[in-house]
Amino acid sequence: MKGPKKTVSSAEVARLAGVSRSAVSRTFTPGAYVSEETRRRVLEAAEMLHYSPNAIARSLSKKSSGLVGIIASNLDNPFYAAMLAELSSQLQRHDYGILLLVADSPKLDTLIPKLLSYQVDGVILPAATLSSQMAVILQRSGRPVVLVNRYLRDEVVSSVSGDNVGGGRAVAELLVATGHRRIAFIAGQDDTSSSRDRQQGLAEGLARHGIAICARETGQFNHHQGAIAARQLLSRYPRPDAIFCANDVMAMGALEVAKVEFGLRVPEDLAIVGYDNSEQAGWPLHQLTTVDQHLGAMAREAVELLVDRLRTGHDGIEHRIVPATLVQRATTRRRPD
Amino acid sequence: MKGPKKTVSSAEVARLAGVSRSAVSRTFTPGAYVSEETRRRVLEAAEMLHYSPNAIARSLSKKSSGLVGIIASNLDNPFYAAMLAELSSQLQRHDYGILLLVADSPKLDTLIPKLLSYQVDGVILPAATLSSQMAVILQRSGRPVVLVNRYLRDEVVSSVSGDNVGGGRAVAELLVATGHRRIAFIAGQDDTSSSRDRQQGLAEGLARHGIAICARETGQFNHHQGAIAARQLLSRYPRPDAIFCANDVMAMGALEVAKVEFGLRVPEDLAIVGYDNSEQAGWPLHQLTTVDQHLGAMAREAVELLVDRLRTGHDGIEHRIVPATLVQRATTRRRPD
DNA sequence: TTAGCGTGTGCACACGCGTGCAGAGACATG
DNA sequence: CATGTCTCTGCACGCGTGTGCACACGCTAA
Repeated sequence: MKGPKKTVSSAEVARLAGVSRSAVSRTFTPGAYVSEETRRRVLEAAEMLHYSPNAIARSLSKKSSGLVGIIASNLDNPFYAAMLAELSSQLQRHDYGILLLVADSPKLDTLIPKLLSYQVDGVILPAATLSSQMAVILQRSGRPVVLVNRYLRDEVVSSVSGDNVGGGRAVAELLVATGHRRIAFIAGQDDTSSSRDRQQGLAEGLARHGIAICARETGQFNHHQGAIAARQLLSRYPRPDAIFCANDVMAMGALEVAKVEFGLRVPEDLAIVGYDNSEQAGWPLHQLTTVDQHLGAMAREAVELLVDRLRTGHDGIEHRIVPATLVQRATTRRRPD
Repeated sequence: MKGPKKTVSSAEVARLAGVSRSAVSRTFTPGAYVSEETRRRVLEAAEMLHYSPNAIARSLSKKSSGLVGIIASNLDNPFYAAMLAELSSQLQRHDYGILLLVADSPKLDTLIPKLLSYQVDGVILPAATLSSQMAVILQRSGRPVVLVNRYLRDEVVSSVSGDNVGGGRAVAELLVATGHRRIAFIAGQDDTSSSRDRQQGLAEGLARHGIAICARETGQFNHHQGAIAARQLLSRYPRPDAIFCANDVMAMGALEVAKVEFGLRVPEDLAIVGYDNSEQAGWPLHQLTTVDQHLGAMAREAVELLVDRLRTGHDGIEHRIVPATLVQRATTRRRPD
């Protein structure tokens, strides 16, 4: 019970079982040539010694670690926390291990090489903003990379995203159909494709009815900045009669500001729409109308995309888009039939 | 640009630099004997070939992977999502890599051995409920383990937790001081030490004033079940005039039920207190009175505890307790002076 | 009997790296 | 010059595994 237990190797198992080390190795390698008798003796010896194969050594030998790197960020946003959980679960289902990097620190650029040094077989980046230098390094490593909920202008790396343009368009349709004309937008960060695309979708949808976005602020995808943006928007004259926020967290901030500070009735005086359909959005106190990105599907597609490339070894950039669904709740007026 | 780039090894760098492989190794090993001249040539050659040391091979050779396993769960709870982020950040600061396991799947028991097979140097478990069988396996592996926000009856593994008893007691004092007498409790899961201790603290604090907990329900630490529990409690007669919930998520569920379904004024008709001081608790719409566990401090202590054992190799069970702080907001009455 | 075949098995090398050890120089000291 | 010290370098082995290859063995067919 004291000291770091001496690690038991396949050699010792082999000795105890009276076979060669190869036999042990083959016993633990699915689909290898071992007689039933040998396998039995090996397993017995292994159990006795509490042997379990050393994945590090295996990785070295097979030149494949069975590890996938995930570069997570924005974990304070429930959407990305859930995304991480979902990605992990999917990867575990495919028997991959996960090397995690949390990228809120600005040291990201020194951390990615470290990730690669562990010979991860592939990398998934949900929502990370990737410096072009790191993109080059990842590219050069020759390992498949999948971006989730982001993409890069130069189509150099695969991605899975929600249909942000379509989602924005659906919001536009809903707002127009329920009688709104002065529609404002609260963006996330300007350099993210998701925020840009949602805005574009909104603009397109409105344009179809000859309407333009009446005002726009930036909320950095977080609650506090979202509230500030809403405060700005609601102080204008004429006041917007609807606000579309690039995510739920900001929408809840806007909702609070509208109710608490401006005493507005929602949706009578002001409609508010979010994006993500996070769990909180459905809570009775919010009842936020929002857009469901089908996070589970996105995670599944991302992992599938990656695993496919890992198994077949084929490389090829691919961009998948997961449809989005409008979820009507209590922060928008009822649609007339 | 095609195919998995051939991995470049230290031998090739050595050849290009005209030195031995040892020199290359030493150049990348802090505190090793290399002349300035050799180091320069090696670094130059390395840069030219885009060489970076293979951490897997290093791990095998050094018999230490530089990896720490984190077994996460309940990522849908903002508190644990933040905890994961904080733990990661702390570990990264200490230059450890993170092998992540998300344990919401019931397959946890098959996953832990896999984690160990990657030769993690240590393991951190926030909030995981550990089967006794896995506890044995972890124990046998001889690797340091730290439980966060949980502990085991048999003091066989180190832990860091918040002062749940103290927190519960503080809540009791507040509620009594603000005139409440019929105080109910919504528990998390019965088999978690954190929920039990918070309840115990509450009971102790109330007992000091000759009061007992008037009712109790279980909310599984999640929003939905929390709301159901609140519904039960508020349907009783006489109705409780205060509810203490074992975490914020359940408290928000209770808050909703109280306001929306029962039309109660908070805090006039009913006081509600949560636990965790999650970000959402502070949002204007909730303004939830709660207990701050000082998550950052907990993460720091946990990592420090682990890293200390990793560096010094000394083993020894230790239990640390991080003080909790009551955060008064709008869901409880103002304290009289 | 001999040749041929199919099934298991063990040998030996490879994977990429760290490091103890011995030894080569350079230099100072006696 | 002889000896010692100090700084660096390369050799060679070990870390624990996977696997190509040769080969042993038992059996069948000619």
